[in-house]
Amino acid sequence: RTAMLSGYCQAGRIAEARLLFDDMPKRNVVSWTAMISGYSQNGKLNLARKLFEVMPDRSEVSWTAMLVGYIQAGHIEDAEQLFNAMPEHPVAACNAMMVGFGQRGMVDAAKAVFERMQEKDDGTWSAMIKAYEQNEFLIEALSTFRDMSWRGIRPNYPSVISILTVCSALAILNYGREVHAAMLRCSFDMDIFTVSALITMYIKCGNLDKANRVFNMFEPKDVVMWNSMITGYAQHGLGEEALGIFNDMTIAGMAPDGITYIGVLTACSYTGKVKVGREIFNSMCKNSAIRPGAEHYSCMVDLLGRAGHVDEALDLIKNMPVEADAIIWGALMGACRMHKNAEIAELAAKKLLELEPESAGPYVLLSHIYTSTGRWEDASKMRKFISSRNLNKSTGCSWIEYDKRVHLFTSGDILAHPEHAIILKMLEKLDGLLMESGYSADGSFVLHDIDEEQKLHSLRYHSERQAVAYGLLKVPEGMPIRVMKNLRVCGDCHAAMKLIAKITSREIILRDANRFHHFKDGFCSCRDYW
DNA sequence: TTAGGGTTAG
Repeated sequence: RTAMLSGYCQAGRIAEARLLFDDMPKRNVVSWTAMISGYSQNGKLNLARKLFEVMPDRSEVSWTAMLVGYIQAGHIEDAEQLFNAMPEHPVAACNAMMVGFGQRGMVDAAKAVFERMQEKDDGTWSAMIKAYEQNEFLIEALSTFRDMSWRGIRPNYPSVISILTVCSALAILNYGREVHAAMLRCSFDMDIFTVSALITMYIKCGNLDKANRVFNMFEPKDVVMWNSMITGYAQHGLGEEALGIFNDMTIAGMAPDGITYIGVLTACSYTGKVKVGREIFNSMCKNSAIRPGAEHYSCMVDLLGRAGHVDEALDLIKNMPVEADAIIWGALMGACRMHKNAEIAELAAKKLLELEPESAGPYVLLSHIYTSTGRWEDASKMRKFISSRNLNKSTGCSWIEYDKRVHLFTSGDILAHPEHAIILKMLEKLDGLLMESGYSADGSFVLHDIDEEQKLHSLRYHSERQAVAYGLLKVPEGMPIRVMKNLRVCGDCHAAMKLIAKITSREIILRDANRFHHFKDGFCSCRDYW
């Protein structure tokens, strides 16, 4: 009888479950708990709570079922209260509480529960790792994963996925490879969820070949896996390849979803395929089950604007059936920056200010626009405003993985690295070589560079250049130098990278905030279109 | 009868 009751609950047939419950001649803790769990899993928290209050005895499981209901509904305060009132704290309840704290960004609270637990299971560890990962405590996530392995606890699915996500974010390819090896040992390479995370890890670490190999080997693929590969090629600026996968996907009979279209349109945008992009967008509007949303319009604004059709992009915004959000205005602003369209840039920046008053980008752009159009007073007002308010202006940093360690560089502070002496020497040597080949740093990127990494020293100390210099010193000949940057690469550094790759005959793979640049032989895979 | 999973545009 209780089994049937929970069967109804799991199928969401709560009313029938309740009838059965009321009809039961004998009810025990288990059946009461099943009913509570049914209500709380289906969002009927008040009913669950009523039963919980009147039930004759409560087991640990009843408490936990009630707790999980609150957490899943996002009522973290109620959950916390209940948790504190519990006579005992079973592992399942602690784990659930940690997940709840993690989802609400309360990492310290999750950690406090974690540390107080006498008994931990694999779920405890993965809940802690996930809380760190989702709140961008990436180093803590890694060390917790290490700690877990040292204690001989085998990784489980959620922890493997979390840790792959961390590897993707930090672009630590070698660590990611080790996780891949561990996956093979645990047969997690058969699981579609972890394999998708694995593909994304290889893509975000800049190793497309490996991503492609894993992708090709896995059958049957689901839509997410196809999407991972399409967006991966898009990020690397490989438009043809992305469209090829999209085509294969259609042949395989897999229906695209909204994210597929984001990936394909981005691929077109990054590679200047305006015609194909338009066709795909039109066919999506006409005969697809997926209606284009704000995210697709933003891809189109980006596609048109990037290609120089800034007016058309603005028209599209004016005529589209959805409300323009910050992302759309941001895409338009980016296009104006690229094509130096001060007039529309001002409009876009002002719209953006209304929607996101806390971000520094639009203010910085506006000040550049005012400067370049001779509106000195407006420009200085804007600059004062930027410095007077504590706006979200992240400092630029770049990093490189070497010898199982992440080496971090920031623009102003090269002395922070223990090996700064040889790095500085290398930077100076590069300067000499760049000069010889006719390179000169110019200031024509003012309108171009919105992220404005603080230029405390001269341009050559930008963080990405420090990281590349370090890579040149350490990464063995013949291996590509993989550098990551948290912001968009600056135009000046982009030009320098092309030359550095040529002069030193090295391949440099740079991941910036948006996409990848593969520098080789004096050229970049983005063909300066980024 | 209790928790825990992947992809996304600027």
